[in-house]
Order: sequence, then structure tokens, then C-alpha cells
Amino acid sequence: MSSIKEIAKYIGISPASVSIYLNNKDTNRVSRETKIRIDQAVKDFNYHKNFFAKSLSTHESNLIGILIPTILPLFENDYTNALLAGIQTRLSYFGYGILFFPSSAQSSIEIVKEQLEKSAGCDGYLLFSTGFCTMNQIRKNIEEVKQTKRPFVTLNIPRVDEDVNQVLLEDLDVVSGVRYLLKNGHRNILLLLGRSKGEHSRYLKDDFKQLMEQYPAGYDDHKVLYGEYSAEKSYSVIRTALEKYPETTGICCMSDIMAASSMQAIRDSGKSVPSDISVIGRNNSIHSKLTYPLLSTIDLHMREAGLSAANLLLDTLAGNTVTQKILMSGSLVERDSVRMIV
Amino acid sequence: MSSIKEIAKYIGISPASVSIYLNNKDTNRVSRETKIRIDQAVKDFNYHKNFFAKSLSTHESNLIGILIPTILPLFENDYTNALLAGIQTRLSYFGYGILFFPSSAQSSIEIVKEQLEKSAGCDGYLLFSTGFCTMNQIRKNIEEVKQTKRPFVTLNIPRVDEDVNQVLLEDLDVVSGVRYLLKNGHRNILLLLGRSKGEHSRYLKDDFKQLMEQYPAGYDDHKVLYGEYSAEKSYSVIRTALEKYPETTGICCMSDIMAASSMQAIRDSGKSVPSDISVIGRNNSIHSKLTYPLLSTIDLHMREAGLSAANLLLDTLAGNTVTQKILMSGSLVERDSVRMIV
DNA sequence: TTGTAGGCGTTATCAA
DNA sequence: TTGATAACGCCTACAA
Repeated sequence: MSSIKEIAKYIGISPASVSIYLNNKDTNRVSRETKIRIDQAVKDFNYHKNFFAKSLSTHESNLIGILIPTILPLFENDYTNALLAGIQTRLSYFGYGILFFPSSAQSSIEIVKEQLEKSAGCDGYLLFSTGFCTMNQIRKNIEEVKQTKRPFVTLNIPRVDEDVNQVLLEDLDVVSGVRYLLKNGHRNILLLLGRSKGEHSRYLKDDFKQLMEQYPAGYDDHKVLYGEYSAEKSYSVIRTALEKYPETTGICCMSDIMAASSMQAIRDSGKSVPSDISVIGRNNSIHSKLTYPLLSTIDLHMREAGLSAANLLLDTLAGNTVTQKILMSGSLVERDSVRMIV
Repeated sequence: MSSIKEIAKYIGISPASVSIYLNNKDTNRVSRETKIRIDQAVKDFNYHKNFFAKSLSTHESNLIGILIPTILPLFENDYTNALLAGIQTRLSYFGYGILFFPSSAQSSIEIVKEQLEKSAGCDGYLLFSTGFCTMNQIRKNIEEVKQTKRPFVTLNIPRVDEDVNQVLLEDLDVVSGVRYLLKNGHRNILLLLGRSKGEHSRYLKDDFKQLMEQYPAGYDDHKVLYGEYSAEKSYSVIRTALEKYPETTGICCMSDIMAASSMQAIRDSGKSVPSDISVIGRNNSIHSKLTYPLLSTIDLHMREAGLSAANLLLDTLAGNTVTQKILMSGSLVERDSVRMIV
């Protein structure tokens, strides 16, 4: 591998001059003629700067580490992908690369620890949370990242008191789906969440309960279902539930995929959307635009959340020291899967 | 930032001993007692190894660079995501991280050049191609990566004569969709491709032509349409085409999303799937499982292709020098969107 | 305009 | 079992 030294020796100047020029082509600390010779040598040697040596020397890497405490494969989840798309778009624009480091650990805390360990040297981090994490684990993860003394931003993590930069996704967006159904006169509602464990589910269930208890039909614990974000599971759960609760007129789903599956289940149960049963999804992902009828949903603005997170991190990297909490709230996208009951 | 030196000084031994122990806890080149003191110091100082210094010294990074010549945001494309999911799964398992580096360039060649430049030092690379690339650009990109002398594997790139490790996706999978329609008695077929430019489209169109010319109805250039992989565009293109060619009985689509959109267009044209018009997609993505009727499609095994690519790269990294071409061929998934014409 | 020298944090070699 | 020392490739004072 060719080095700056070789180049310098080749054209008979000092490494310093080569380095200076290569880092600033407009410098006037190197003569016009020397510049040309350096350029030529770079080509001749097919010289590429050694990234590690540079980073070691400058304490900068132009790399952002993505910390995701999950044991599932990446890039297979609608939400995360939209988030990542936003992040990557913004970071790329400002010349930053992104780094995913793996972990063979099983617990959320261990995973983040390992990811941090291996990606030490990143200029900053984006810390995700997933449905698996408990609040306790999340706090520990935050502590762990803090210890690196590097700037970081959390994403998809509930609000934390301390001075941590966060992009917050309003937790209640499923509930705003429920609210929408209620507003449209629905009283017999099924709530289809993702996983039954984890902080998130607990919140959502509580909110749902609180909301439903204001109505005579009331709250029924068995009407909170779990589709595990999978099409198959959602389908079977809803089919069963529809038999058990034929009075159902509305289903509020935690994801568009689960909503689309629910629509299939409804159809196969001999009922139709929205005349018999209304369905509302969440995320305004492409799926919501491909169902029949078109799926009403809550747009979570995940892509924008990713952009904001990247912006916030970039700001901090640039020296901004004011801690920010950016709150993304969902917005209702009314399409054809919900009808008004009169 | 604490260093190995500090630690060594702190407990009064040499950096070398610390390094040796930290890299192999079971070493017998360090005394039992010293080990304990090192462990303690590591905790006291909250010491983390410097990734760059290590890589500089060992010429290894445990990092694989992903080279994708596209100006579009990453993580927004079904195919690529499935590929990446496979790649990440396997690489993670073997302790490798993945690195995405950005480029502000506009041409495929410049992008790869810049990505390579910035990610210099990766242990290996995965080179993608996208619909944008011409064969000429692809060749240049391969040359560029070769110059790094690092192992690499190409993905989604047509076969190249030279001794390049490649995972090949059988280009003809759209055509096998057409073949399936033909086998089911369809003669008036629309082909919905992605983009009109690029190597891939040209191939596919040629193959389609060849196939159709064997039948009396023959080949009509206007029946090759371009949906740009977008739901909206596909919808409008198909609506228009259906008015122009009411004799159409089958549509073969390059992606499941475009197929799902086509199904919407068909429905809104007052026709139905599959009784009036049959539709076949490509990729066996989640979309194909959420349409009504369920979409027949060609499974491209993208995830497995990603796994294979990672395996191949890992093998090469491990010293295997035999060049391999792994051919992934698609398989038909028969569901409910195609009917037999008798 | 150019060169020298020291340092970034780690590993590797060799000697003790 | 441990320590010195050089090397990895680059950057940055400072000196010339």
C-alpha cells in the first residue's frame, strides 16, 4: 500500500508538504509546480489516504455509529428503514458515513455495550430502542453511550429527564387511531399491537384502557391483541377475534402491515371493509396505499424523524451545546377504510 | 481518552503486556496477578480500545464497505433491503461491521470512486449495481474496486468474464413471469418494467420481444411500460394502457409494488383480477401477501442472495482464492392473481 | 516554500 | 513473565 512517505520520497520532497497539499488543494504553502508533481505521483502510485491513520491523528472519523439493540436482522422493518433512510440522506449530504456494528450478545444492554466497544472512534452515535427494551435497559444504554463523551441522539426512545438529545415519536399515535374510530361512532374496537412485552406496549394499553373506559361498552383486556408485526400472525389473531367478538366494528392497528392483514382476515370472515368493520393503520407506509380499500392510517413521519435526528447530531457535532427534545407527532391520513357509524 | 499507555503507567508495567493480555485473556505471557490489576485499571479508567490505532497496526478493520452507486436514499428499496438484511445477518454473525459511505457525486463511477476513497481500509467490499448503471460504468467500477487489492463480491451485476466473485441474479425472472402467463394461455400481455434506461431494462425488453414473437399476437414495443418502481406512476401507466389495449389479459410486473398498483388500476378500470386480467409480480415481497387476490409472483430469493454474497466474501477473506459465480434463480410462487385461459 | 520531528494508540519483535 | 523499541500512516508545530 502506497503511503504519503513513498510519494514524498518519489518526488523528492517531504511528507509534510504532500499532506498539506492533499488536505487543502488551495493551500499556498506548496508551490504550483510541486502540486502538479504530487498529483502525478498520486496517480502513478494509485495512492489512497489511509483512513485509520488519518482518524488516529485527527481524532475524527466522519463516521456515525448506529446503535440498535435488536437480535433481529436489520433492514427488515418498515419503521426502522424509514428512519434510517432519513438519517442516511442527511448524514451523507454532510459527508458522514454510517456504521453498523454487530453483536452476538442477547440482552439489549450487552448488545449496545458491544456495539459501542467495536465502533469506538465514531464521531457520534444514534441510539435506537426497540420493542424489546424495558425502560431500565434503555436508561442503562444511555448511560453507556454517555460514557463515550461523544455526542449522540436517541430515537424511538421515551423521554428521559436528563440532558439528552432526543427525537421523540409521540407514543400515543395508536391511541389517536382509536380516538379517530371513537369519533366516527365506533365503540366495539379491537386494538392490534405488536409485541406484548416491552415498555411501549404497556403504555399503549394503558392509554387505550383509559380511553375506552369513558364509554359504556368499556374496556376489555382480551380485546388487546398482539400480531408481532407479522402478516401471518396478525391474520390469524384477527380471524379468531372476529369469531369471538362478532360485535366488533373497528380495528386499530399498530402497523400498516398488520392492518392490511386484518383486512384480509375480515374479508375471509365474510365481512367487508369499511361497511362492516373499519380499520386504521399506522405509519402511512407504502402498504397503506396498496390495499383495497385504501387504508386510513396515522402518518408517523418516520423519515422526517430520521432527518431531524441527523440534524440534531450534526448540530451537536458542530459545537451546539443546547440539549434538544424534538417531538414528532403523527398526523391522520384519511382514506377509505373507516366509515362513520350513525 | 484513556490509552493503553496510561493504564500501563498506572500499574507500573509496560504497554506491551497490557496489550497482550487484552488481546488474549488466556495468555500465559502475563502473570495471574498482573491480569487482575489490568482488569481493575481498565474499569477504573473506563478504558476502551482505540479502533483506529488497532486497525492501523494490524491492517485489519473487521469492516465491510457497501458500495452502492445510487443518488437515491438508501433503505427505501425492497430489493436492496432484502439483500442488505441477508448480508448484515451473515456478516454480523462473523463479527464484521458494515459501512456505508456517502458521495455527493452524480455519476455512478464517481460515486463508487468517492465511496472507495472514504472507506479505504475496509477489509472487503460488496459492490452493488443499480438500474442507473450501464455495462460500461459497471466495468469501470469493478476496475476501481480491484485496484484496492481487497476482496470483493458483486451483487445485482451482470456476469463479467474476469475472475470476479459474483452473486448473479438470473436476469430473466421477469421473463419467466411472462412465460408463466403464456403457459396459462395469455397472449395479450403488458410488461411493466422499472426504468427505461440502463442495461437491465434493455436485456429484459429483448427477451420479452423474442418470446412474444413466437406467437401470432406478436410483439408490440408500446406494450412495454415503465412504472419507475413507484406505486403512483405504475397506477397511471396501467390505467392508460388498459384503455388503449382493452384486449389485455395479462400484466407481468418487475416488482410486487408495481403489480399491486396495477391491480388497483385494473379494479378502478372496472375489471377484475384474475377473471378479466391476470397479474404477476416479482420478488415475493411482503406486498405480494397483502393484496387481494393474493399476488402470484417470482421469488428472487434476495435475502439468500445477500447471505451468499456475504459467505463468498467471508470465504475470500479467509484465504479462499477460487473465484466463484453463484447463480440465484427465481422460483414461481403461484397464488391467486393468474388464471388459466382455456 | 519546504523540511524536521514528535505524536496519535496499538501491536510486534526481540531482548532481558 | 516482562520491558524497550520500532512500526503502522498521517498530521501539525516549528524551524529553516
